[in-house]
Amino acid sequence: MAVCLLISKDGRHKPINLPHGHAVILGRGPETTIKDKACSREQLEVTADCNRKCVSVKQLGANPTSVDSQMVGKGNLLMMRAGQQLHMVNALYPYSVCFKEDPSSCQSSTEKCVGAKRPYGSSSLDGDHHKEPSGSRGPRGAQDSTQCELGESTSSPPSKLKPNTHTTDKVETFGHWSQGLKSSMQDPKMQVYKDDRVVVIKDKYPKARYHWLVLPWESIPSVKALRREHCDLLRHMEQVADGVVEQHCPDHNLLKFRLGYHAIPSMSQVHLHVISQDFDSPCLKNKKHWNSFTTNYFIDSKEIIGMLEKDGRVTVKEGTEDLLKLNLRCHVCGAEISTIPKLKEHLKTHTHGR
DNA sequence: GTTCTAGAAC
DNA sequence: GTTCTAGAAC
Repeated sequence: MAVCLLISKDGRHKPINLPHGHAVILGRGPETTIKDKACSREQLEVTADCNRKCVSVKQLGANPTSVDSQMVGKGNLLMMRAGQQLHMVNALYPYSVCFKEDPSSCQSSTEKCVGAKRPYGSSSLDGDHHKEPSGSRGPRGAQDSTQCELGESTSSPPSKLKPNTHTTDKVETFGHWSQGLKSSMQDPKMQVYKDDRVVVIKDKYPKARYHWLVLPWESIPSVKALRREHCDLLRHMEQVADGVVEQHCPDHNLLKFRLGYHAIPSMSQVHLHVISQDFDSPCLKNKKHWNSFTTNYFIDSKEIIGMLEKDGRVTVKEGTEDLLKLNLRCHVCGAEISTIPKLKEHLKTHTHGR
């Protein structure tokens, strides 16, 4: 199986591996080193087909992405081949793609990714959940049906790119921590349930006794990308969540659960939190953790679906980020509590030793 | 997202 | 002195 690399033609960063059949979201951020506000954090979704030697390019951001001189258009998709030039936004930040059997040969090809203006940094793969999956997709695949038909779901592991030891620059790549869920959801060891539309995994750092994540196979970066047509999928995610609670939580009649989304998630790929309301977990450590589940930063699934039915999109109120800085307040009785350790002691008074 | 740690708060 | 938080680094 060939591998596909996305090469920054102005040498902003080292080539980004595009695993066969995996939708990869790119935009402003450490991965591309692009800081230009005209470029969305989620500007593009690219999916490589290493069999057909093509890459689908979907524009997610508002400002124009182009392939050669052809504009993609927001929500639209264009196919790109080796030799063509992609501009991330506003005819800036040129990229090309390269398919090679031997990944190392890509860097010495005519793509001029050697001798770049800016030296490539080393990638940071600092935890196992940060690594990208090496193989299977979900049953229906991680790309939507409008993209080019992809062949087998088996793909080669991401190629190892030679780290440049002559630089101390830190350029984060596809293994960036924010992509960790995409890798976890593909890992059979993490999967609690899966069907043709969704997968359920345990949260790696649960903030309560029971804490699962329900993720769609379809690539949806965050709640911002949700539209009216996703309502049915979201209702299915709720149903699956209810089933997992019933099946995997022996105390489901005693414990209260909430199903919802973070208004501003840190991790890419939309995920429904299914969390018991005991918040009894050593992984719950700070104010941000607490407030992200107990203030309006946490939006109930029903509310999200309601917004989509009414407005066709999810709007996050201004100042939502500030909710994370609010004083600690018990979600059961409303008491304000000064520190996390005291809050944890207080919570025991509500669980009555259970 | 987590980890680490300086320094604020006690 | 210890505990705890907040922000940088990853």
